Amino acid sequence: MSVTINDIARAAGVSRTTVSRVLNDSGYVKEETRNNILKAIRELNYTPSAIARSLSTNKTNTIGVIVPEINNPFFGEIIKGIGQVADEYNLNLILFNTDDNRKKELKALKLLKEQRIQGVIITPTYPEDDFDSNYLSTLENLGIPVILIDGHVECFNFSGVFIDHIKGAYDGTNALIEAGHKKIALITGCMNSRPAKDRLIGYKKALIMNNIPVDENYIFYGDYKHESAYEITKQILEMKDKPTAIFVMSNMMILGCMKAFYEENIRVPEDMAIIGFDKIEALNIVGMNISFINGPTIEMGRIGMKLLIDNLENKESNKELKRITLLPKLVLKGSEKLIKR
Amino acid sequence: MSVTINDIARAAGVSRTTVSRVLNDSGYVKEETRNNILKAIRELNYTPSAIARSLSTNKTNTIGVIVPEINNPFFGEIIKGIGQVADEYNLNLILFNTDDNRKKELKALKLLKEQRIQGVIITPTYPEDDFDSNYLSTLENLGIPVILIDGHVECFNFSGVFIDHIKGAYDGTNALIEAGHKKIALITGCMNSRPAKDRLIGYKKALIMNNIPVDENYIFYGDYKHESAYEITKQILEMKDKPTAIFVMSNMMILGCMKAFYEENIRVPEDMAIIGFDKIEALNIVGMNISFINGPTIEMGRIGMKLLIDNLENKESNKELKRITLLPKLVLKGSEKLIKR
DNA sequence: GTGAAAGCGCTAACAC
DNA sequence: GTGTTAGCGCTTTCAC
Repeated sequence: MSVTINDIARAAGVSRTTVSRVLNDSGYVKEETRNNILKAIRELNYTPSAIARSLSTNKTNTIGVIVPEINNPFFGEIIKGIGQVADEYNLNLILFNTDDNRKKELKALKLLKEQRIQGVIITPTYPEDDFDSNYLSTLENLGIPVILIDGHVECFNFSGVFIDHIKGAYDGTNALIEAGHKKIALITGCMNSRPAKDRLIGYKKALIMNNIPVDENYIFYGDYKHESAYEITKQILEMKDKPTAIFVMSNMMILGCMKAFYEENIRVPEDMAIIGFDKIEALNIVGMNISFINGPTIEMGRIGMKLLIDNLENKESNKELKRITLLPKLVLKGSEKLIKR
Repeated sequence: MSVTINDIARAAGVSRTTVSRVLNDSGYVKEETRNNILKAIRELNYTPSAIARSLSTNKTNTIGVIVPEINNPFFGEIIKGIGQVADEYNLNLILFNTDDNRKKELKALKLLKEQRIQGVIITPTYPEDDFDSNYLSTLENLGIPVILIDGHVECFNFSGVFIDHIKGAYDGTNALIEAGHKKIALITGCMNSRPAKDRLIGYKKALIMNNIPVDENYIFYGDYKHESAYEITKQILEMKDKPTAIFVMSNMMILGCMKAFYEENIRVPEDMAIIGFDKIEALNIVGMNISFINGPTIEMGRIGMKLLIDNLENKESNKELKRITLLPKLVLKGSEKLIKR
């Protein structure tokens, strides 16, 4: 079918060993021979088969990437970061999008293992229930290096890049407090997920450190989706003892809040201050004064990929766990306006 | 290193052929033998090597996907659509993100060819200059089925899914005209790209059909980026004979316009109507009344993937070009407000 | 400097 | 029903 190394060898009048040598720049080859071979390669439009090479060398130079929501730029940026580093090291990326579906995640892992990839970078989706041991054991029995990126998974057995969600939520809530707010509502993400749990801790911590009692009436349980945030926000706006600020646990949910605000003609932050987790590029560019706490997404991808490469290069020696925690940045937009009164 | 088909054969006391038979469900195997083999597979935690299989069958069940901007949800959704169909057919996706860089695109094609993928789906970036024959010949000499998705490439030799940009721009402009607007500015995308050219045609056509002279002073040349749109919009807002509406050629550029509007306290569409190409999910959810013309992104991905599968299945017979053109949808938000006066 | 030969893990005739 | 054998396209000793 397609042209092989043997065709080149024949065309150049050498053995395939020699062709292999010039392909891989290994061992000495006479200048003239090399030129003949290169000429044949050009003329026959030959491209070596990575498949055959992989089988022979037992290395695929391919890594697997699993994300829950490819159309969310948050993950798009993570992949972008991963891709940048992969490009430097000439690694290929096999991508799986799971639509937040654990079943698909497991299928992806299986397919990746068949592909004999060198390692997996995964941003796990949140579990349907708290108990998720089946998934974890699959991950552990994979026999392939696994790097977690900011996962929702409660597990300390894997290396990975994480965000300090406690600190992030603390900083965000604190900024509202410093601006004079005392009645600060919280809209959580799906409480099965680690980030949501941590952010709740950070929120409470900030209140407590500032001697503001935690009022359960101000804590609303969402699910990371904008629809729930919209409903909750409308609810909030009808409270008798309305909060003056809202802390929201995800970028999608900010949109839900904004929608409710927009409908009710609430100005941000004059009528209601808001801080959310993860930026929304669009609102940002447009210039809306939405403050946010932002994990460095592209950087997370880059670091994750570097962790994996480290792991691959240091064969047996350097396999110990490396968990890197990044501090999210608090970005105050029109911060003077965060002031309550 | 890892466990192979031979290990299973030995453990089950059969030949590897028989193991292969149960793996692929081909040929008859005695129930008892089959069970022994399955047991061995389970106990040894065996996963067959797709690499070896690929080499042997000359099929990789992998397709390449090349996009220019993975962190743009527009492409994220295309990939999502591709992935949905790929999942149904158990195909793997090797992904390359090119950052709008033709060099990287070419490198990606080379690497994909090495991987002996079955086909490529590519959303080409726009060319740096009009003459782009080198790129096209690379694509043609690839020897692998290529499917274009809404590319910026001026080429009719490839199958693909496309948007009727002329019709889209015509409809959008027309909607503004029907709302009473006569002075309609246009902010173009990069004019090297096919969509920009087509959209310009559609815009002009709508004006002409309505007996509105095309005024070159109202045509501004952008580059798809929000920064340029911002500058241009500020310029527009200072014109003596200001337009009453703006037609914008990309979602990113809408953001630039909105930013300028926001700064100048221009209300949409009361002070200035705007219609853009491609939706912005965020603004949409928030409920801003930004009308847009929208190609069905996920659907494009799905159709592109199906085209490719068609192509792969119908060996030599059905290889003729299939170019599917989808009509973009005009989505009028708060359409009554589009009315000029 | 170059080639012969074995082998990577699997599939696919073909034989029994 | 099951095994033998010959590859798939490459790399890698080990000779020469």
